[in-house]
Amino acid sequence: MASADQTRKTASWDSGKATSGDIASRLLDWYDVHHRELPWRITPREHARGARPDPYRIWLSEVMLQQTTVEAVKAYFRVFVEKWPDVEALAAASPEDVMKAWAGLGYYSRARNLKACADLVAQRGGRFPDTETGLRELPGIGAYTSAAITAIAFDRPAAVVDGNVERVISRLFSITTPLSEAKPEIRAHVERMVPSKRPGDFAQAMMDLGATICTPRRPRCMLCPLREDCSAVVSGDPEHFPVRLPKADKPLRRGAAFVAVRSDGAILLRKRAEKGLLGGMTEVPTTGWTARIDGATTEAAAPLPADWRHAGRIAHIFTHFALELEVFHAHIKGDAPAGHFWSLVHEISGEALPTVMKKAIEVAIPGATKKPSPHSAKRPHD
DNA sequence: GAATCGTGGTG
DNA sequence: TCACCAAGATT
Repeated sequence: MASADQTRKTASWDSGKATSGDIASRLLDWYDVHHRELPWRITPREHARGARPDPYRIWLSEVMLQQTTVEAVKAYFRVFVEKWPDVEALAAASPEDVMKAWAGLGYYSRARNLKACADLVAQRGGRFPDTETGLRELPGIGAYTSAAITAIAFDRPAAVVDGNVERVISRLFSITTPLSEAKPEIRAHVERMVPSKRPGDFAQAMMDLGATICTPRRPRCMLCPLREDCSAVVSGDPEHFPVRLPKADKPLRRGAAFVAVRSDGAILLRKRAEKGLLGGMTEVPTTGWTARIDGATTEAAAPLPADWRHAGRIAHIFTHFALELEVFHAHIKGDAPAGHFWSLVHEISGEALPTVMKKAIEVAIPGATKKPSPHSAKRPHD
């Protein structure tokens, strides 16, 4: 590699400013070797041989990946494509089954919008639009996702700007303007860099670089294909970018949750309102969650009379507040109250229970929300 | 434009 | 441990 030719290239970078095309070219060369292999992707080699990604899988993965880590998404993605291999299958599913499959992944409005989007696309013949403006009109698809699908699924030029790209660009140009305010400037840089050839691989390469090299903390600049172009590397402080405004601290809210158990082990559940926090998901009965410390955290606020016993306390962090729930436990006889239903022991793990609700149930009944393992009978300690 | 909306990984 | 924050969209 240390050839005379390589030396000349280096000299040309030093003698003049690298063009956007240089940067894109370097990034694509790096991507050909160092790209991540992900369940929804085809490799650059497959792409070069004429293979094309499935827009359904790209759309599904992009919605799941909104504000969510790749590692968290992988298992959910595999379950979804197994259950619903194409957009028609997802459109044919019930909203309840979709929410159950999404449970635990968070930001549940995404699942409701996912289902609404699948219904629309299926109605229109099962094909996703191949332009940003067309995609942008669909529920759950905003500026980022419409650009990502356009570039990745259809290999059409689009400025794909996510958190990774914001970080990479803000370091490349040492942008000191705080994020949010700097977004138009960042977008302008990306629009200039998008190549007419392989725009989809360019978008994925930017994100792979941000995820594996240009990481939020301790970036691996020594391995970066753009280190010669990077202003923050020169100044020695890449970790200081992007600049963010301080975020408001989270208030603490408190409340109580009630785990009512029938003689056969069934648990009393109810469905939350369609909109708002944990919208459309299933829960155990709870009090309101308030900032005050008052009677709402005691069994006096129980939804039905019973011999409630204090089982413990859980803490859970949401995006904009912290929650402490006192958990009460009782054995109940009779029918489910209006708006409630009993979930049988073998059904509980499959309910649309958010993580905070599983935590509450686990305090009262350890193991109740765990999926039965095929090995559990033989190896009870697993 | 600011608030709202989950969860798990990570350094 | 705990603060940070991730392939954002919606209202």
